[in-house]
Amino acid sequence: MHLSRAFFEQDTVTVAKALLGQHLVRREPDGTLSQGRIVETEAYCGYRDKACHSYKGKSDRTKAMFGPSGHAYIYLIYGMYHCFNVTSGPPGEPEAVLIRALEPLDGLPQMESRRGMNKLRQLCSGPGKLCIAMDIHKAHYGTDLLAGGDLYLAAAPPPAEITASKRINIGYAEEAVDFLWRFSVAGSSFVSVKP
DNA sequence: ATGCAGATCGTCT
DNA sequence: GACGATCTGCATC
Repeated sequence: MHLSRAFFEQDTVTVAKALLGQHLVRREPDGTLSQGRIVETEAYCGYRDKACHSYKGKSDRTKAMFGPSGHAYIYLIYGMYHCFNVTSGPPGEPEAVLIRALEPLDGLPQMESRRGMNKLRQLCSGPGKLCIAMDIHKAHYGTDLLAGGDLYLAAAPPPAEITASKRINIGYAEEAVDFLWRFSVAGSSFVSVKP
């Protein structure tokens, strides 16, 4: 079961909440699957959000957010880590949801190997960590996450309760630092930072 | 448990 | 030329 394009064309805050509980799946060249349950997200809302990379307009780096929803927006942060986002919002709105943490479900040996450790709760507890664990990188830039390729999203039951909090490390974003646009599965021990 | 320095480079001014 | 939507290891309490 996969998610519909209309799902991602909803308001980005709605999508950020609705992605909690859904599964992110990585199919390796040899057919092996790594999979995790999304437990933490952040909404980045384009022209109304000073923390959003697209706030100042389109560029080579941010062009994915200006394209159709339900595709991968990936960027390099601090010169060494990647962050994975899902483009979202109505057509024409350059918005996205940052996937911040996963609860590992399948492919544990591969995740542990790529992360160089075997502590379950820390394998995917951060945007940079989950990209390493799932082997997500620039080659996935712009990938259609509904196409059933080597990186896709699969429908799963939503969590019983959602917690909202302030987004992490956007201190430069003036009034936007206070927006409650970070969402997590209530009580999950797999989040990056306790809300 | 909390805090801080260092790593490292593409993107934008 | 400056700066991150980060992570890790080491220091200190």
